[in-house]
Amino acid sequence: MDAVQLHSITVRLLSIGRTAWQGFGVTTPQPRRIGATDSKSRAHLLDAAEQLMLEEGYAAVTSRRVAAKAGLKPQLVHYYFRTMDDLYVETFRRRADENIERFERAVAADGSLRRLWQLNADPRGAALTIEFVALANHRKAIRAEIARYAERFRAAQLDAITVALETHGIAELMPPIVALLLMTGVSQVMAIEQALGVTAGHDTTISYIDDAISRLEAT
Amino acid sequence: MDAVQLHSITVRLLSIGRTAWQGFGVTTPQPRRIGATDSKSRAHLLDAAEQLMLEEGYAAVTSRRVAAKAGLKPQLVHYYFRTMDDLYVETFRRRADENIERFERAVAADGSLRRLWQLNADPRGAALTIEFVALANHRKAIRAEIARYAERFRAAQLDAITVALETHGIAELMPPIVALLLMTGVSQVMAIEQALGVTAGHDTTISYIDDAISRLEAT
DNA sequence: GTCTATACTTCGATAGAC
DNA sequence: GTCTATCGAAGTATAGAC
Repeated sequence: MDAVQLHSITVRLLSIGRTAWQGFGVTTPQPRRIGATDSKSRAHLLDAAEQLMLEEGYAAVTSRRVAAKAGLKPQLVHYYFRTMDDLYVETFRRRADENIERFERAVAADGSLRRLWQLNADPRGAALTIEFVALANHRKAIRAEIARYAERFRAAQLDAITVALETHGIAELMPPIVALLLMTGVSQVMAIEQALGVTAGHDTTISYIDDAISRLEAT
Repeated sequence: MDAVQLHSITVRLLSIGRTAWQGFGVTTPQPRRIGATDSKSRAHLLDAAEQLMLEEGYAAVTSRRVAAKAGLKPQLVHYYFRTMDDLYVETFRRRADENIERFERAVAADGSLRRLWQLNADPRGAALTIEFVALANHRKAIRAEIARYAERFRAAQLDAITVALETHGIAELMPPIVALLLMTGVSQVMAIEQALGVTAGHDTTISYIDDAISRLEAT
């Protein structure tokens, strides 16, 4: 049994019907008209969705609330996005693309190990990540999108850390992928705990890693 | 502005009213009767809630769906749990208590570093954790409960890893809390990625950590 | 102590007016 | 190309019958 959010059951049934119908060779491709991608209202809806997701979690990202935050009518959400899943995916994709570009620009300017750690340790966006991962747990359209992004980002990070470790001649002491997973993991766990208000040991850990990087960079 | 899920607004307003009313010295404590804690139906509802949370995420844990899964009427959810938040908290607490007990039993039987890593690396329950953390992002009753649990569990883990590291005389090489956060982090990140279907580098990382533990234990 | 009848709110989505 | 009127289903929660 597929994991399906209640609200979407109707939609999915209708989608199945539509697919079958299209299968009969009818040319009309769109069962419903969708607004232009460069519309200003559309952009406002995406902004509102992201803000709402961040402030109140994915369950608060409903057509009505998104529209209210954007100062628009609820029906407009369905004009610009066929389903709520489409809205979620677009919201994620926009931010994801920007993240990867920012990361690559930052690394191009300074690819040091310390800089990579700083970029990784930034807890901004951790809440957003959690919401999307939770959403991905039961919406396969989101999961596919996040997986694609995770792989792209991971590849970019791996390239950067490989160069950084080879610079200090320690790439064979610890494989770059291991260093990356350790770094990512510890950042993530601290970000989550910080959101919960549990921060015991965080300072000690950050100091330890800073010192370790200093020693490596002195090599 | 507090982060409040839409569905709860009515409840919260009513709660405020009730508090004020009780403030006038009326003795009747319960505004509504609540079912017995040892009821069989109540246990079934908790089971259904946990299963639903795991399979389809917290947004699927609604009174109607929980009841349907338990083979009961939706109104019974509100008979045994005053609000949905109460149901979430109880669902979490039951599992959390069990987790801590299991951890302490396991460590009592074998407190080796390898065993601690194994216990930590177990990805079972990672999905459940993510859902609850996401839920905690915007429901303060849940956040408080999870934070309390996180601190308890962290303390138990810290005790165990401190003993393990001191056994090998390496507690001053790397502070136990640092080792713990690194271990927890890398496990968590791999669990999340596994759920997404992104597993590049996981085997390498696991081998690396296994080898490192072997070297330490040979000391 | 256990459960049902019912109220009221919000949901996603479509059809069709401008 | 843009937006509104409206539908049917699902959401939380209470009051009161057994």
